[in-house]
Amino acid sequence: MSRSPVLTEVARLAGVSVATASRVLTGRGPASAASRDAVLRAAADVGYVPHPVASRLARGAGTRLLFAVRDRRAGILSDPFVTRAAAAMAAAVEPDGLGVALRHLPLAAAAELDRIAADRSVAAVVLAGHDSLDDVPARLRGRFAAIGAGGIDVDSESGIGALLRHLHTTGRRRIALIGGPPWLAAARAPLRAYTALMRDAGLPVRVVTGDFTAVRGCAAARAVLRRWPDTDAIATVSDATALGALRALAESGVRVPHDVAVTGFDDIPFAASASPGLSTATHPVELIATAAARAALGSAVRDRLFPSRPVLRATA
Amino acid sequence: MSRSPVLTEVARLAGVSVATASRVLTGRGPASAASRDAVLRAAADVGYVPHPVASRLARGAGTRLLFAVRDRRAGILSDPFVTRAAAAMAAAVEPDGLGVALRHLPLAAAAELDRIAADRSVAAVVLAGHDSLDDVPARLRGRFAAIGAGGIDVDSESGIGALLRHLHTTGRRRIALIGGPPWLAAARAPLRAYTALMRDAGLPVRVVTGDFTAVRGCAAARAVLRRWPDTDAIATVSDATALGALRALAESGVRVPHDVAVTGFDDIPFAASASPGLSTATHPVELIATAAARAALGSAVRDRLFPSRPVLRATA
DNA sequence: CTGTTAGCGCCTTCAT
DNA sequence: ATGAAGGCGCTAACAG
Repeated sequence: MSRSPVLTEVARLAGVSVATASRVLTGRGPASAASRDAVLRAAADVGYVPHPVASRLARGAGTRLLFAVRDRRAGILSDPFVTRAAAAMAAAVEPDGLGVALRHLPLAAAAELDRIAADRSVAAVVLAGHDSLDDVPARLRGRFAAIGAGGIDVDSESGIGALLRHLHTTGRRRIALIGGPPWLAAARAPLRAYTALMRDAGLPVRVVTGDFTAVRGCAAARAVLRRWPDTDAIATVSDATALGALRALAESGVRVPHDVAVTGFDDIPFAASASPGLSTATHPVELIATAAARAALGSAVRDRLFPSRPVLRATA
Repeated sequence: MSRSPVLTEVARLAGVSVATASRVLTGRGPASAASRDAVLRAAADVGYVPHPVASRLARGAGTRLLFAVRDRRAGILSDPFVTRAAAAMAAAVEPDGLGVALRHLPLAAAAELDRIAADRSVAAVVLAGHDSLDDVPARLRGRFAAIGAGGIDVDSESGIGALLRHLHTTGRRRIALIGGPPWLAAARAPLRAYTALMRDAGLPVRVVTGDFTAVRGCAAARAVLRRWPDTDAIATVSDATALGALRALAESGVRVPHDVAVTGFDDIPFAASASPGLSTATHPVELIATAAARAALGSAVRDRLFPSRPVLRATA
């Protein structure tokens, strides 16, 4: 039960100085093939495991990745997307000896960001919900990444696009959309994609507005059936909406997907276990979070836009 | 843009030694009122912020809380409860300058735990999914906590109990239960609670088995209506099951909650936005995770069992 | 109660 | 390419 070995022991065993051992083990700095070999062997022999805390202290680097989520409500930290992202980052940084800290930032809190930047224990910061990156302190330069508009983001248009095309290729020709509240920026992209696609395909545009809840989805679907009884597909911009629509269709005796196909958006956990299984689009939140974590920590990240993929189950 | 002040500066400004300054600022060790005062003032003046990394290195303590989840599948790290817990811990340790790392542990991986215990960057460990704590290394003594059976856990019986009592006090007398697979340990507690309560109240016991999915819930609800047409309430052990049951009831023209009340279990996000809103029981995952984090990090934790609370929406 | 003195384990100039 | 030496910022004996 002896103390785990430290660099000094490895160096002594390898017959080199700690400096050389450090250079070899960290990879930064020159080293002859001979000493590299000796050090590596010695390290393996004694089962050397570097001490990230000491290393980072010496380098003046922090030991945690701060995930700062800007939102009106502090409850945002329980949001499924936030928790998924936070967990993914916590798993991603684990091998590096780092950890993730989660924090809520009120809408107007530029000062908070300053204080965060001054916290020497913070290795890097991942920002979410910051639609403007103007107030990011200069001290954070090179050690932060943003998730969302302007940063690493999900290409949601690819998701609804694929879903819509799927409906079209499976023969649907009268496709209605239950959109989001028109004043919401996030709701406009899907709407744009829908109208563009319908126009290109020479199909009628049938839009009613929803609000991301099942209750509204239910009412909206009823409205669709009333105004356009020949509708053969209903696309939505949220799984809850779609699930609500399914309920309305069931109540009206409309068979899904036989008479009307339905698609959701987001792939919430319940979408898979729902009955019938909801066809929807899934967002690679884990990939995005991991990419953001890596980017913030300084790795070069090639993809900044991650496609949302359709996942076809029973309703379309 | 000068470097943030360090302890030495505070000490010099306060006219004391760094040791005294340290003692005052950390609270451990004696200090005269005079020097305490001087140090505090100096610290405030220069805007001193302690450097957790240096502090922990000097103390030989790690800088991250490791959340190790034992399960057959690595995908468990995306499980909603795991992500919620991880995020809650990440928020809980944030003020202490720590971070959370997340890691999956295969079923038989005692060696992994050993390696974790040897990782000097790990301040403490929170274990989940470990039904036996026998193979927890001695080196982890005093710096780990377990979530789940035997550790900090949710008192789920209180949740179904409260739900069942609610059904009873609102006049339901023929209450059926859609349970879980009988061979699952987790499914037995709710079943026990149900049968005990029914017996005590002199009500009939009506149990069919489900499997936590909506599809099964749907079929099970149909079975209930067939076998016991006068049933006036259906309790379940998962929201998905309840949601499936709702669908079956809707298809059969049964009004909810007028004719039959329905309760779920878990309070998944969709339960709130479902239509009608699902009455269910919510588990204080965030509280549990926070308590586990604190316990692992050495704080005395008074509660080890957290009650699951009923949340009444439209279906009961 | 307080200051002095060693570290914690590693990295990084600076000479050589 | 390599070694010696001096930190990184703080804590913990140990004397006083």
